[in-house]
Amino acid sequence: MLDRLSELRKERKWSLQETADQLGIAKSTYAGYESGYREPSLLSLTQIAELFETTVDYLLGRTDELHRMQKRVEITTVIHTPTPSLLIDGEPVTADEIIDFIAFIRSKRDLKLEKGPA
Amino acid sequence: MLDRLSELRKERKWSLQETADQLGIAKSTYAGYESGYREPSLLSLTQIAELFETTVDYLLGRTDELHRMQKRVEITTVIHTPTPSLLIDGEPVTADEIIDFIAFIRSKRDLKLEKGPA
DNA sequence: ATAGTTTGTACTCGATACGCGTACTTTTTT
DNA sequence: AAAAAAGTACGCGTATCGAGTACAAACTAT
Repeated sequence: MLDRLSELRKERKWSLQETADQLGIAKSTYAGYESGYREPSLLSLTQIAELFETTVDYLLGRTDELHRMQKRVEITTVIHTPTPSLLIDGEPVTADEIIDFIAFIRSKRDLKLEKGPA
Repeated sequence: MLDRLSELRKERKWSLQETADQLGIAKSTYAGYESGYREPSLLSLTQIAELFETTVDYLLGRTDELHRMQKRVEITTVIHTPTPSLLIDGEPVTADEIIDFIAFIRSKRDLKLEKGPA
């Protein structure tokens, strides 16, 4: 039911202990969630989604959308999503294109600063 | 925790019994969820979201978005969202910047096409 | 190499609370 | 007014949650 937990944790290079500590629960408890041996309470589940900055629906495998687009999201976190979430003319924006974009925006913003605000 | 259940059910003019029947659980069980007396299992929770055609995150009050978010979103739809959803270096990406970005990517893609694939 | 630490896995145990049936009150229908 | 349905409340058996502990495997460091 929560098969994606392990993947999310490993992406962040966290140990079971570290993760459990951040959630304020016992290591064995969190390990139980990852292994499918136990299910968290709805409160815990919510906190887990919070910790991994994703949705409960993603944790439950109900969507492939990693991020909540309603929330503000730093663009770098979108770069390596498994399923591309941004399209231009129907074509997914690639990681490289996003990186280019960031550089592009940064240089533009720098120019603005040089000219001085207002 | 599941305060929206009652509202969703009443919108549909379903009784507790009808709803429970559709979920294959006892009336008292489902009533327990609505009153906050009990929490459903993750499986039940998923089935409830399914029944009401919404997301688990909505049921949990984690989002105000009633419907499932689209898997992929055309970037133009992000331009004029009331709350800017993309950040670079913590600063919201403005509509103008996104427009620039689209032009930027289009020209890059055109170049690639001219050179021909492979 | 080996002792010490950390990580992941497996198990027990007490306490929580899940899910059902049922009984009761309130509301609606005939 | 009687009957049916809807909503609410409670007791009970049992599943399972969560912590604690124990142990093997992997990693660090002396």
